[in-house]
Parts: sequence; C-alpha cells; structure tokens
Amino acid sequence: MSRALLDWYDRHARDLPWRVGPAARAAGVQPDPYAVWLSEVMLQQTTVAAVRDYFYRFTARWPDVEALAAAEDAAVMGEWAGLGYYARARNLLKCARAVARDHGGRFPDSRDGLLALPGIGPYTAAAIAAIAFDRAETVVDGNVERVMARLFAVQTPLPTAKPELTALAARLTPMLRPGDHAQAVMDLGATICTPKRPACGICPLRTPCAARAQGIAADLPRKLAKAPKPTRLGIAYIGRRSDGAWLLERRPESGLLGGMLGWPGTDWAETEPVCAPPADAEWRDPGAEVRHTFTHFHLRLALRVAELPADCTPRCGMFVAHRDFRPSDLPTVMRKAFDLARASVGCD
DNA sequence: TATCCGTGGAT
DNA sequence: TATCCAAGGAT
Repeated sequence: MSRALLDWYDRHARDLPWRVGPAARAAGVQPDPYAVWLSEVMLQQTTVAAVRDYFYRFTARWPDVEALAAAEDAAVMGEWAGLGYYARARNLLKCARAVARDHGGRFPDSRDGLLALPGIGPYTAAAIAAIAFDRAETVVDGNVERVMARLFAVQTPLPTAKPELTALAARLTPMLRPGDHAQAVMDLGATICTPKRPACGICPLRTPCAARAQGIAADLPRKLAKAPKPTRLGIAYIGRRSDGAWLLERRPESGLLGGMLGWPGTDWAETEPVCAPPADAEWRDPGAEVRHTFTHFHLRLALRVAELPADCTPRCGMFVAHRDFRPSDLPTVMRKAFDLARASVGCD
C-alpha cells in the first residue's frame, strides 16, 4: 500500500517552497532542517496558502537558525502578525535560541531530541525527524487521521479515535523513504482525500479503501459535536498624539494574543464592558464596531478614538512614533480596529 | 484530560 | 451568513 502511495507522490508531489521534491531527494539533495522546522511550525493548524508568504519573509530576513536566534522579540512577533496562534512565535524564538546555544546551531536529528524543544510536540518532532533526517517515524496530523479513518473505515469518533488511528498509521510507515511517505499521506489528505468531497475516483488508494467500498468516505472521520461559541464584548481605545504617535500596549506574554502589540482597552467578557480609557481625553464613538471570531468566542469590539495632547501621560501603554508604527505588526483584530478608526477619522 | 489559543478560505 | 476546517502544542 505504501508503494502505491509513493508512486503517486513521485508523480504528483506538490511544489512547496520548503520542500525537497522526490526527484531531488532521490538525487541526494538533503533538506535544510531549519526550513523544515520553520515550515512545520507555521503549518500547525494553518493552511499552505496562508503560510507561503510568511515563510518567504522569514527566510529572507533570517536565513538560518543562528540569525533567528539573534533577532529581537518585537521583530519576530511583528513578522508573525496575522498568522495567528502567537504562542508559536514566542516558542519559535525560544527554540531557535535553544538550538543556537545548546546544540551548536544544529537541530537534533531524532524524534526524542526534537520533542524536548519548545513548540515541538509529537507531530512536529516526528515530521522533522522523518522529512529532514529521513527517520522512520510515524507522522500523524489531521490529514493522516482522516486518511486512516477512511482507509480502514474507523467508526470511532475523534478525538477518541486518535490512538487507534496512530496505530494504523504506524503499520503503514515504511523503512524506505519514510520522509516522502509522510509527505505523501499529507498531500493525499490535502488534495484527494479532502474533508468534504473526497476525489475517490482518482485516489491511488481507492482499491484498498474500506470506506470507499462502503460508500461512506465523505462521512468519516466521525467527530463529536463541538460547543457553540459565546459572544464577548469589549472597548478598544485608539489614541493619536498631536505629533502623530499612537498609544499602543504590549500584551502580556501569556493568554490571548500574548506578546503582541494592541490597543489599550477593557477586558473582553460576555457582560457589558466597563469604561476604562487609558488617558483623559474626549473619546468619541466612531459609530462602527469590529466583529471578529476567535477559536472559542465571537468578539464585538466597540471603538473610541481621540486626539491626545502633546504632554499626555497615559495610565497604560506607550506611544509609538508614527514612523515606527507598522499596522502589519498588529494581530488581525487590532488591525481591523485601526482600519475602522482611520476610516472614521479620515486621516491618512 | 479538557481547555485555551487565530485566521482566512471553502462550502 | 454560519459553520467547518487546516501539516498542533502548552498547560
């Protein structure tokens, strides 16, 4: 079965900027562990389409792990802004610095060695070991779970089925070309064995697939129903000093949008927010609110905007000079707030 | 073990 | 418009 999959991969492997394709791999080209690691962290719960440009920007700015280890925190968080799950960026830096300091700038080449590093869990450790070092590790992500559930018609719902699906995937992991095999299963899940309407007619595994034989491929894997998202409310204060500087704050290291730049404001809760302006001024309501959905709640964020005096001493946050402020450094919800406020004021 | 943690595209 | 979903990890 693995043979059919590798044959398909040899003919249909996607061309990805961080990938050494099967032909080059066969010719002896070794993947760059730094590129494999960076791409795998970016790809955690994130699509290839969303990752591509971030990968280009990161590798252009920081070509190797030593360069990234020497970067400033704010620079890395700003470059990651918009990609989401910001703990990944904080752990990316911790990991780069650990590799530079404790491993002489070389990534460990074993699953266990990789697993000990920040931001590298069971999936990513196995993926780097297999793809970068061609070790026979079993790589299990959402794609692999879906492919295994269908191939063996597993009716157990996720996440309960995870150990069962991992065991099935392990049975298929070959000693020969395990890195290409891992990428082949994931490519298959991303392009053929898709969640909604799998293209079973052109699948290299259509013959042995049990779910296809039973006509239930599109119904697998089963999943437990998820809880509905509540709606939270909040207010954000967007203040600009007369010299053009913006009043921003660095959010706490842990929690939602941890370590990212943002506008001062109230907590976000299901009850009406209590007014808490970061400075005394004539805050006005631009009349539009930001709507944004996070992983586990919807947010309706009201805005207040004000022109602040030159001698303003805010109760929180810090002024960022106009020339130092890049809206692209903001996480998406904060950038939405900025865009709305700017439109209402009608300033540049 | 269950919860928390973003975002944008597809449907 | 609402829901689903993506190459998960930390706590």
